[in-house]
Amino acid sequence: MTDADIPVPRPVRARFCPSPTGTPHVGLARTALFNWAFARHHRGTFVFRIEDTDAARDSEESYEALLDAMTWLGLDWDEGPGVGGPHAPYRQSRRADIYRAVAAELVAAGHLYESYSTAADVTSRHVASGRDPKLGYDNYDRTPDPELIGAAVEAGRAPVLRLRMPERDIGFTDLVRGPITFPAGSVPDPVLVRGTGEPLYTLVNPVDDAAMGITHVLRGEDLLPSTPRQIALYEALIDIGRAEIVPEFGHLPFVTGEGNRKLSKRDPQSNLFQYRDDGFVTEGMVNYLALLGWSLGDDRDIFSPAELVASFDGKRISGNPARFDRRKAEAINGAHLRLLSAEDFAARLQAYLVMTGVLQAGPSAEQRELVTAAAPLVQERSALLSEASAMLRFLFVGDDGFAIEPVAADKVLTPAALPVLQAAIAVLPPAESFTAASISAALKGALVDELGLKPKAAFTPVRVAVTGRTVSPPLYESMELLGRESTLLRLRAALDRVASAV
RNA sequence: GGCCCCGUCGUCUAGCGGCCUAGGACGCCGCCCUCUCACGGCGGUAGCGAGGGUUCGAAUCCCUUCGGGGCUACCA
Repeated sequence: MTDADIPVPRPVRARFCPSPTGTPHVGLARTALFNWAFARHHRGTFVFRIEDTDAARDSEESYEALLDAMTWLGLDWDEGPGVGGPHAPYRQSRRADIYRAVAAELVAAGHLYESYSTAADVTSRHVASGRDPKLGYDNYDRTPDPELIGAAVEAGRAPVLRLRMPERDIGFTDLVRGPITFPAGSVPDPVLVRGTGEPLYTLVNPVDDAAMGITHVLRGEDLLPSTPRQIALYEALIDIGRAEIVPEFGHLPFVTGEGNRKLSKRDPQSNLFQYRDDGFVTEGMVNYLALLGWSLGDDRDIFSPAELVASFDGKRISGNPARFDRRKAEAINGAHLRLLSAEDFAARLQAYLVMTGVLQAGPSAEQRELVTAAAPLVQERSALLSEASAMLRFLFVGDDGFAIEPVAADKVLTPAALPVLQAAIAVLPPAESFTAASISAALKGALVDELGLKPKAAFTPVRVAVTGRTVSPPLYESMELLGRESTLLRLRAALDRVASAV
């Protein structure tokens, strides 16, 4: 056995290469996450590349959004925008020279050829031969047709460059689906360079993956049919010394919405940032995203990003399309909220309150203390930070901004609430002993013992009067945090309201 | 039309020939806990698309069929 016989595993180099069009969606985030987790699991390199070769659709705004999304999800990259790397630049719009050079070499080596046929030419040839006009390109220009060329030149039309596909079956072993073979002749020669000389995705994606030494490509299932032409290109690149290997491919199942349709970018459910706005935390989002086509294996589906990395070897990726289930996503997020330490939860809640404008940016020390004191009251009862925020809002709005939710008022602040509120006001403990314990004792004594009310009938009007909602954090603690003055004010306001309605 | 992928509870999945009278999670339904809502606990509901094989034995292997989805651009 010689040295050459000993397989030397190549260090993993995985990448995520979105194009900056529109708002990042959950399917995109899932792809980024899988590649990141795969690279991290194998202690490899995670490359982040921006595929902005379509000037008409790309925007700087969505480029920024991409970085924002990656940062929020905690997906750090070793090479790419902001951090640079040995294969910089990592934005394709700045790599035009490379593509031009590679294309020229490919032409010189005979792998690319000039194609003058227009789409209309192709269709008419299919029709003339009695073939299905929906068939793709017919590889007609592999042998130059002087007549066609002459006509094109006369019209001032420049040829596109096409890749000559090999005349054989092209197969590969998909990381998630196993062996896949495409019959010879089923993939027409693809266009790699526009008539204008601009390179297309079909060229730049493999060229950059090769240049950057990418070893594993995890991408959406929609790209599965384009794999044979990419493999053919890789082989051509290897031939001219521009690539060393053909990477391994793994095609991730679609993320679907209602019905079985692939989640479209237009679907509001697909907007990644919507989840951040709705109060998902990174851990919850990452956990749920990971479940879209992957599982831990044992009967457990709550895990941390670190646990994901520890287990994500790529072998457990499912080939089935996964429907995005908002309810389950929320349940998982709730589990992560409860897993947070009290301090951590308070910090995230505070950030969320600021982000949504409940608290002003740079809250006062007093407000921060209030958040810290109130956070434990809602940590276990929220699936989303937005729920926690809604329950705690009454503490931060001030008495001026405070308002009882109309539905709650209509349902609870009825004439029956009159004696309840009166009694509550009458027995409210003095300021110096305004604690949850004393409030509890006082209210129970006055409402349950004296008035003989059931706890639910006794406390609901008080709850609505003080917090503005039928759903709130524990009542006595809520009142204590609110303080006697505000509590009294709100109880009286509710009482007036009920009295005037009678 | 051509090529390709997929098919286990409503949803996401475990399962890779006997451990399966199919396990977990979300949802849903009860009960308990309880000042609301939650959390937590206990119990329940519900599935191998169909038909043929192979085998002592199939959710697991093979074939067929049906169903769902994707690709088929000088977009990515």
